[in-house]
Amino acid sequence: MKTAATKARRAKGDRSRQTILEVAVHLASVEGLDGLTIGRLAAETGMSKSGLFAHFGSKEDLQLATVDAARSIFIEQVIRPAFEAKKGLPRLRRLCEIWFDYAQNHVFRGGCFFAAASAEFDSRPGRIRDRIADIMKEWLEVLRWAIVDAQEAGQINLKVDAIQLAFEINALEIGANWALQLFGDKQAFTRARAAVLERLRTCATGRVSARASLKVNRRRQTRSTKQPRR
Amino acid sequence: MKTAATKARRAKGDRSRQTILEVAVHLASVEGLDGLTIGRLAAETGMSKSGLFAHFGSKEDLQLATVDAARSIFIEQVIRPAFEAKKGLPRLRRLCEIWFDYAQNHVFRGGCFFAAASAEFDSRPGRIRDRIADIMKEWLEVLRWAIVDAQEAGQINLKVDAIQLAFEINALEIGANWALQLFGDKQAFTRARAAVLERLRTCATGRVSARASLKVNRRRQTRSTKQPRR
DNA sequence: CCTAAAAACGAACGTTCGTGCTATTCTGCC
DNA sequence: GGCAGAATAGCACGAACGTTCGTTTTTAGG
Repeated sequence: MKTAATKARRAKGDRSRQTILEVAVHLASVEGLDGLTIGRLAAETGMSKSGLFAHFGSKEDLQLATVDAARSIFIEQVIRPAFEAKKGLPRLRRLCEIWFDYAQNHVFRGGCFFAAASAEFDSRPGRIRDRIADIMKEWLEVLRWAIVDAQEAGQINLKVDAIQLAFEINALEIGANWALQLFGDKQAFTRARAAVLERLRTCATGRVSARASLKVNRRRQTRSTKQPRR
Repeated sequence: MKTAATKARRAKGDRSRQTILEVAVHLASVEGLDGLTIGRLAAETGMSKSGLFAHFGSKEDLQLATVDAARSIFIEQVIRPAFEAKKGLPRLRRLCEIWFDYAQNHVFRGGCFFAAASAEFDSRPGRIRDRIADIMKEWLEVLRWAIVDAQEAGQINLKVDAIQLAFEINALEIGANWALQLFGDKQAFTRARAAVLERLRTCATGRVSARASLKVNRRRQTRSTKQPRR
């Protein structure tokens, strides 16, 4: 009946919800998913607490929706552009490059959303923690598949343990994000990029040139709001 | 006058303070430094809120004291035993080994205290964040000096950038802690240990045997309270 | 043993949090 | 253009937070 119409003309509520979540995601990346307070979020969006609250029904559901919204942004900003590259080593390299761009250019104001969220919830069992863990597993799987593809294409040595390599790449990424957030150390990204490149060299079958995919992500900055550098 | 006496016979207040901080450190490693609530801490120690509060004067001071207490434990459990090893490569290796033991055996209930704390406060300027950042810099410096010593002893190639290597080691450690806390993935530690070992092999001048310092830290478990495995 | 100081307590304050109601305003379809 | 239903606002609640204050208990030196 009205399902088609409802889907076509997006109700106002859906638009509000989306607006709220956009703000929520950035707020949460700075203050944490718990520091993300309904009152604060209402003030930031110009809504009333109760009006905003009605969209979600509970704080936990708001947090869950925020995590999912962050996931969508991550997919849009990192996964999708990286998947434009050819399967195998090129895609793996671009996944890394774009991830570093993503973390360094503050796609989320407080650095990598999921690095922050997983640290916050890693000792608190529940739906939120599970969702975050699932998303991180997705990411590790994306890395792993890129590696396996590269192996099948003969670009990476078959002896390499894909899970091991994915773990190491992810650790360097998280380490870089950690150093940037805690110290404001931008060099950490240079170091992490170099470490990943070097690591790929040790297990690649052919040459791995240094600057192969750097020019790629020169589309617009992802956020319009200029960040005045902390 | 009474200074000597006061110093010798430790007043009861100091003992209480220490007891409180011991509990606080473990609570904070699980719930976060903000989740560390005065009421909860009072309940856990069997004190009254106000009685406990008087020891610190403000929540921020309690948090700072907790961070310092965690630092002392870290020094006692990681730095000091590692410094029993010979300067240079042996000490560097033992620093890594013992760190992995420290994180894996839950010296703090919620995994590495400082990994959790730095993620929590990295976007919140203030005294606490500064203190945590200083402590992490201390740790990176300890690693760096161990590397430099190893270079001066001719055990590590002089071309190696000590800061870079320290960064990579730290990233792998944090990555392992992250995977253990979020997924309960114990294998992550095997992977991180292997990665560190392999990384050391690439820059060492001589052989780097696999099991050199594993038998070392077979002193008692550091916490008496058995952790039922999450 | 006595006593001054130190330590711990109990109750309360002012805020802020998440959440539940009820009323009001707005939207989009006939 | 009116009307059902969705969206939002207003208000109040109970709980938990950090903090204060006056009182009571405990401690340790003379």
